[in-house]
Amino acid sequence: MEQKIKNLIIEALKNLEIEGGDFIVEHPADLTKGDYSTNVAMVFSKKLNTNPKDLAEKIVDQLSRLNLDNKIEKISVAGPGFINFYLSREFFTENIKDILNKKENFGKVNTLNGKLVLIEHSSPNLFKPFTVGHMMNNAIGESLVQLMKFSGADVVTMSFPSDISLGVAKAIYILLEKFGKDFTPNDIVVLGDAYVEGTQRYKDDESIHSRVKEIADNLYADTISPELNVFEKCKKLNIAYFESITGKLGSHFDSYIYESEAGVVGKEIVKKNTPSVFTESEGAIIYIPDESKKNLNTAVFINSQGNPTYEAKDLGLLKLKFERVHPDTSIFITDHEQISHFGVVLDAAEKINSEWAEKSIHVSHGRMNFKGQRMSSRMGGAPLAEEMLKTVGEDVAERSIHKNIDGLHESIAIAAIKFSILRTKPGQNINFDPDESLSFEGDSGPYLQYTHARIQSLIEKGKGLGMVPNYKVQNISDPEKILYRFPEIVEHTISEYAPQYIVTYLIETARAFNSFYGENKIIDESNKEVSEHRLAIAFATQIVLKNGLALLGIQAPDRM
RNA sequence: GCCCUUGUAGUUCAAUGGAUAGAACGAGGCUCUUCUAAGGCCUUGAUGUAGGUUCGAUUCCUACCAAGGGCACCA
Repeated sequence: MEQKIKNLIIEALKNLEIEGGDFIVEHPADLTKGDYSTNVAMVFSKKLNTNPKDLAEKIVDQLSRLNLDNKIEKISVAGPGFINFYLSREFFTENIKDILNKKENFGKVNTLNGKLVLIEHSSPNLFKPFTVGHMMNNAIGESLVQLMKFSGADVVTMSFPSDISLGVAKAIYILLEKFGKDFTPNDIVVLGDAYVEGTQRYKDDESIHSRVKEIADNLYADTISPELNVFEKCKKLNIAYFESITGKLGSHFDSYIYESEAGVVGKEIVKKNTPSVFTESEGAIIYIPDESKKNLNTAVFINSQGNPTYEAKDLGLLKLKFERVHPDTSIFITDHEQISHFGVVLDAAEKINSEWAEKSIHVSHGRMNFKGQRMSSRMGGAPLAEEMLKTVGEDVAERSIHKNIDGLHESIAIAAIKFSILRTKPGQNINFDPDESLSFEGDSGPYLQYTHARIQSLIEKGKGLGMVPNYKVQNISDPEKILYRFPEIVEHTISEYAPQYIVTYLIETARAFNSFYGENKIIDESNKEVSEHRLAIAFATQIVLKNGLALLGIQAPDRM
């Protein structure tokens, strides 16, 4: 439609013998100002030295002589010289029918048909619990997974757990000391405690340093030993825990690459490309970016002890990703503290295999700052994801009038949390106060779910009265003016990797429907025709809400 | 010191260079003997400072102020 209007304008300009210059066609912010709007008259008025309003009138005059199709109802000039287009009954009729027809497929854009997209997200530290920080990463990652699928891409999901580190060696030391070599862990909390205790002990007691180092070496080298045995069991438990919690959040991972694997590969790459790409310096191997790249800094890839740093590990990860999956696009999600780190890694990667850098996309997110006192981690850091789900779930249960069937309460809690993460621009920090900012009212996940459930109730009531959604009456309602925009919102969201646009759009959609609901009786038993028409609008709204929520990784319950 | 982000109502967030800067929470007032009141309707209130580019700036540029983050062997 947008293109159609553009073409009409170009034709009108041609008739006025005006050429060149850019103008845009967009949706006006206000629904009363039409469905599409263009700034063409303002752009050209200076050049032609005329009043923008007069020029707009001339263009409208030309447009009205053209062969407009029946999708455009009227064209008018408003404000400082905007030309507003109002779409017709025919357009909206066709559109609602299209939505009802396509159902769960409405909004699919096919812009990435045939492409293979790899998405790495929610990467955990084994031995450390899954915190709300990970939930933030997960919410964005999972949303991108759904968006990419919706755009026609084949998606492979991956997580990159950090498995071996000095910290882990410290934890293993504690576990061996406390429980002996036959220790079999069955609770993730024990591991987290050992991690904390190990860190403290290592700080306080220098006499254990050599033993901890030995443990680390044995783990890295895969040497058969009590520590390797305990470690393997812990790793297995950690992955099970990780999959259980991310599963609750709606995520599935096709594969893992462990930090230890990536380290080995990364070290090889760096060595192979020294001195062509990397430089030896003070016993370490470093990368010095080009002078012109001011925002990049020198980084150590292999330290003076000969071990790969995170930089080398990420380089190894890149190689493994592209060798194993061969993606057309590789997306990875981290918090924004790692922006400059990846700037350097990708700059170096480009010189080794340009594909790695060109096809990689780094999506970053902010951090959650906690204000409230209600939840706090025993480790002094961020609260645990499970704790958050539990607390919020209790709040939901308290106010819910429905029983907790099929995980309803949990799905509402997840909606509230994910919504508050995804509503902001990516990269923004989120100030999170569970008591205040986690809302079930107003702009919130539950508000969207509630609107969906409310429509379900309408549809069921209609069914009982023998009414089915059937679109035919003449006035154009506000929800209709918004519903048809869903596919273009999806496209925009995908091109920017910013789920936030979906959030804003869904809120607008739900609000338009709820106002419509407040002003009109949807089901009027005395007037079947009007009822069925309104049911059609309700049903179309429900479809858009459901599809949109799915793109946010949020369930759309039928009842709440 | 250098580099990157970010400064919008009391608070939390919006706004592909456009029209009267939108919401939500909070506060106040209405609204269920009629479809789910986690709803709807009304009132209240904001672009850090100073310049510049532009027909038009929250958006782009410069400086300053403020907050957060990153800058060689942590991840």
